[in-house]
Amino acid sequence: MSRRQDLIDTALKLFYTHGIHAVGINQILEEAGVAKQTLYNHFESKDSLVVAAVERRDDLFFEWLKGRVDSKAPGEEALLEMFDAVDDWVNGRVPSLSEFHGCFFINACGEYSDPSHPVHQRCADHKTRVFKLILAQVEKIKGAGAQAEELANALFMLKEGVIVKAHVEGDSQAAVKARKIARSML
Amino acid sequence: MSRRQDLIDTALKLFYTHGIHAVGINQILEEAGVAKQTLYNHFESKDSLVVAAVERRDDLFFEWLKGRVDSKAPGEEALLEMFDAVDDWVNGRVPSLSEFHGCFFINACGEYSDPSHPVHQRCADHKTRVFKLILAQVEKIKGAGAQAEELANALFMLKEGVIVKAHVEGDSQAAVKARKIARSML
DNA sequence: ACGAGTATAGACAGATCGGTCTGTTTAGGT
DNA sequence: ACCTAAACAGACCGATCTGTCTATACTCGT
Repeated sequence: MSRRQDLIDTALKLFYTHGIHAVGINQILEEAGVAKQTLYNHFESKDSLVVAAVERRDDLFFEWLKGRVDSKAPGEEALLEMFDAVDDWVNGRVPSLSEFHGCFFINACGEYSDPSHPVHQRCADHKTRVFKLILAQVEKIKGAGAQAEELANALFMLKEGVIVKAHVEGDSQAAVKARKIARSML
Repeated sequence: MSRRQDLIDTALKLFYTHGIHAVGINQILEEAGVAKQTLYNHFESKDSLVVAAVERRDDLFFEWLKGRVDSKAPGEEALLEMFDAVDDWVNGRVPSLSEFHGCFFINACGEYSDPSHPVHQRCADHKTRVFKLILAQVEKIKGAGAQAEELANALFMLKEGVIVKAHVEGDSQAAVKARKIARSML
């Protein structure tokens, strides 16, 4: 069980850092210190290792974000904490998420554009989970309804924009700017 | 000159559809109907073809977006037109940009995460150009200043969020939702 | 202490990768 | 009609890719 986890963690780190197609199986094996046959005892193909890595990232990231959001009073404080959390992440203050290289799920969808592909589907599910996390907090303020939905969408897209701007443009202040905007929307 | 352009256009289409590392030189040559040596007469390596493809996409996309924005009255109308344009794009109504597969520059940065890499740098430049396009329109309303900058950032990140949400989650309404939010901010 | 299950190293296969080289054919300008 | 430049097809190179196979060693419950 530990070998399997080593493989997933190593693969995730390499995929996130260099992209998925750019990383070969042999590189993962060497870095993880695991024999090739062991990999194929646990996974039937590279593709299924990729899927496992995406699922691992989903867990890691979502639980981290939820932890941060839940650490504050529900509603406005929790939502602003999300932008503080992202600020920490993009500026390399969250070691458990690895050095920042953008959103792994966005990156993965760039390599698996077909929406019916298992990798893409997992990424979609992840984003939907995060959206619902935001929506739940918005509803603490606005109650359920179309207005809450709209605001949650705004905050979600703003957050995605932060990640993109931070990664592509290298803007370390993106999250701070977005937090200010978010506050004026709440 | 036409062969060179054929190669760039074919490479761009394939890179955008499948990702960059997933597409081999031979696939590009076959699709473009060009001999291998011809490619290496025009480009010194695959990498320089990749750079040329990114630059081509920058031209294509920016000129298209600018054309749409400039087609409306400067200021609010122009900014809302941007979201209409993105709505057309993500829903496949802009053939000149190829079938929608997210933002090529975001995708490329997922594969070239190192900010000093020529590919990443071109992507950063592209995003900065788009930001300035937005900023110029915002300044028609607010005048130059910190407030305009903040609003431009909000609209830029919102737009990035639309693209991500549309691609990863397959949300065809993302741009419509964002337009509504943008209108309430203007 | 022994047998089963799992890990190891590493050779191997077949395909594909980026890139080079050769020799032939085509196209255009004078 | 001829010369030059460019594009052609495709063999070839060494490296790397995913995945298989073999044969050996370790680990652990009974």
